[in-house]
Amino acid sequence: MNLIAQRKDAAKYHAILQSAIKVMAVSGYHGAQVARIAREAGVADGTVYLYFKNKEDILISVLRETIGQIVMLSTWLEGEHPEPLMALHKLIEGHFTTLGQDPNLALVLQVHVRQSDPVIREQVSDMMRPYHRMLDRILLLGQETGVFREPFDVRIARRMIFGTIDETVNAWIFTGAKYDLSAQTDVVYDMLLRGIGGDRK
Amino acid sequence: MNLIAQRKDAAKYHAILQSAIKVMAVSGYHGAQVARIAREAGVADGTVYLYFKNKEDILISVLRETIGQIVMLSTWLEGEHPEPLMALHKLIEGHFTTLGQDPNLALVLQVHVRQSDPVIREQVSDMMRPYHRMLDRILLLGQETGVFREPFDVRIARRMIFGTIDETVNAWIFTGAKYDLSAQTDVVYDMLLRGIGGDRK
Amino acid sequence: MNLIAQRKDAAKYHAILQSAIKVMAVSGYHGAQVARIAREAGVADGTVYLYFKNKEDILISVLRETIGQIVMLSTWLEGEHPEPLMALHKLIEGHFTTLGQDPNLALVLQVHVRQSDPVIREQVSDMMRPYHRMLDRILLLGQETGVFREPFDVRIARRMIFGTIDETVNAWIFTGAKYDLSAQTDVVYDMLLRGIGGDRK
Amino acid sequence: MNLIAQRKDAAKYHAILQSAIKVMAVSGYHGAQVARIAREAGVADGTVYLYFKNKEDILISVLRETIGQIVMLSTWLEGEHPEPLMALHKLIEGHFTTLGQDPNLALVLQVHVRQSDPVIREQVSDMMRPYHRMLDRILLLGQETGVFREPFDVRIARRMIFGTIDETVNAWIFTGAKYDLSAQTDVVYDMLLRGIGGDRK
DNA sequence: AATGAATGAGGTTTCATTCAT
DNA sequence: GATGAATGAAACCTCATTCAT
Repeated sequence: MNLIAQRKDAAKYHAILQSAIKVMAVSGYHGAQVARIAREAGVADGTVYLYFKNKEDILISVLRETIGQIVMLSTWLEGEHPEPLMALHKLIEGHFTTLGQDPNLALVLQVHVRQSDPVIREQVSDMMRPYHRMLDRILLLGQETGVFREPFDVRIARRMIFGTIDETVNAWIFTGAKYDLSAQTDVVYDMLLRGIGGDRK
Repeated sequence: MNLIAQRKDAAKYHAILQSAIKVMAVSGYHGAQVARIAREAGVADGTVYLYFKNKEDILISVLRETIGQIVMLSTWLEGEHPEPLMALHKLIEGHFTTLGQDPNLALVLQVHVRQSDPVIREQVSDMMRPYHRMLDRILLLGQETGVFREPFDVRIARRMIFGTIDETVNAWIFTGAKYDLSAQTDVVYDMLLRGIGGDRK
Repeated sequence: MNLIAQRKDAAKYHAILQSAIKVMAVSGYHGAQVARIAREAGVADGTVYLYFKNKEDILISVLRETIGQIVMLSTWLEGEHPEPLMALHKLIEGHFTTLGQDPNLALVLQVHVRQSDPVIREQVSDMMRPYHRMLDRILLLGQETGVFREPFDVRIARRMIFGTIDETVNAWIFTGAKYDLSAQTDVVYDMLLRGIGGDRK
Repeated sequence: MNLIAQRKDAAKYHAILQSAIKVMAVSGYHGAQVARIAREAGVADGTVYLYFKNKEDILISVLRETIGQIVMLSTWLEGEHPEPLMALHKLIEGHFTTLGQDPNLALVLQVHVRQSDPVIREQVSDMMRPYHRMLDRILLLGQETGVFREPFDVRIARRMIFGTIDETVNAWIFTGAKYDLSAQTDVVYDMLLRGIGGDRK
């Protein structure tokens, strides 16, 4: 296997992946026929199986690449801006930036990240772990350094942050992805920090 | 078809619905074979089709009944406690109480509410509308009466509230539904009101 | 079983039979659901099975009654007019008159008399036998008495007569049964007698 | 899909078609299971659907090919022998020759050409149109040139000819297809020309 | 490596028939 | 006798996957 062959492989691999994202976004995982993914990618049905073990492997790969990108970008941003408030801001921004680039990709992720299939769920869980750990790290550091308010349950906070980001992405997708998702970063960040309650004395 | 017949029907109707919830919770919508739903409900395969148009109709019915229950309970609680803070508290409580009763039901709702099948998505969207309208009503009233802080974007707040509730239910399900979900009401409510940020001067 | 009960039975029996003719005319034998026949007849599904052994028995009964009527009428007319030319004329007239009364009935007979199911085919064959024998009788007598031309193969002639009658009924049905079928008797009779060829020297 | 692929397809296409004719001849359209057609053709069930849209499409294709063959052969023979008497003779011969080659094929055609399913009926009607037009053409020309007798109703004549041919084929099939069908051409032709009536003065 | 024709297991749905009421 | 809810066998068709070329 030489460099040229490898480059060709990589191109085809990504072509199939992109095609899968497109088809799955329209039809969902179960509705996405391998034949259609292949056609869309411009390869033969059998070729798909040279790059992926089976259909599930395609979905896993899509999720892995997407989640990996979010995690990587957010991690890098956090590294660049270790201060908790800034880190949280960057985490949200990283999430929105990654998914905001491709509504189809976002749709596939949002829909299938909550797989009922235990096998996939386990894998998704593994992929998300660094993200959740990062969130916990930020929250704990923020509490220790006092930029966050008096002790709260980190798990509840984590769920609020993740749930809010998630729902924001959903709203963006299901209203047609017409605006710039990453532009939502500031208002979401602000809302998470301050909540909806009246000013405290 | 008279009332007695309908009441007799109702028993079997709910038996099939319950069975469907159980089977779908384990295997997902696509993995749930009608034959298994029928067997679990103690009826013949064909009987399912006396009560439901087709498999999709079973799912829609589950969602309709569940979402309907959440909406009804929350609406009733809001009516009993019109004051925005209390209403929000009750809305969360209603949501958690309904889904907290049956982890299987919650799983089906949480997983399949995101089904990308446009037909189902559209229907779910319609069912959720009263809920979202209620949330908006509460938020607007709270802003007007000053119990919520200076003007914020109601849509962002709504997404935060809905996303946080959603994610809290998810966490409950995916950690095995071992604790009382409705007991989370207070901490979630508190977190939504105050956010995670430090006290403002 | 008293007279009233018997009269009621007979009424229901014929109601079901009529309903079956209607439904089968529209949907064909296989497309005719027993439930629809029952509904159309104003009885419960199960009631059909009090009067008929099974679905096939309904079809057989329809065919038997119809063919029986044709055979009986034609036989009676032949008895009244034993002269071969007149007898043939009456046979055609009897056929057209019976089927001309009910296009649905005619449709069921024309379409299903050729059932590929060997069991039904056999039964229809038995029912038609008196008809074919009558035709042969008329043809032979006509040859003996010299009203028909010099000896021809009676089987060929029988097929021509029967095929022509059959096709005439078909044409009537499939063009919408808009005209009086029995009015075709004369032209068909004439055509069968004279053929299409030019006058012989 | 190139010519070679198409030619390769053609072999399997015809194998399935032949198998369908065989199975349908025995069991009728509704009784012919796709699985049995596939097994008889030596292919997998799914393969059938690579060549035909669905089961109905198989029947339509059988009818189309058969009727097409009759029409083509008869048309060609008519072209070779334009004189009306000869053309009629050739038309009958073409019909008998085509169906006389395969009793199963003949059975399927005779039984299913009368399908009550309006979709199929419509299609068959379309396929038969050239045949009926040819018959009309022959009859009109024969009347004009005086080889047929003084003006008669062409439609009645057409029905007699078609009905007689039809019934002759039926008789051949249902008596076991034991003799050479095309050998019937002369007697049928003669009977149609002369009718059964005694010599006219 | 790439192809795509072929496979065949498996699931939804229909509907003739039964039987407890 | 009449009902009609329930039954469950049976069949069409789909589509992920394979493998000879």
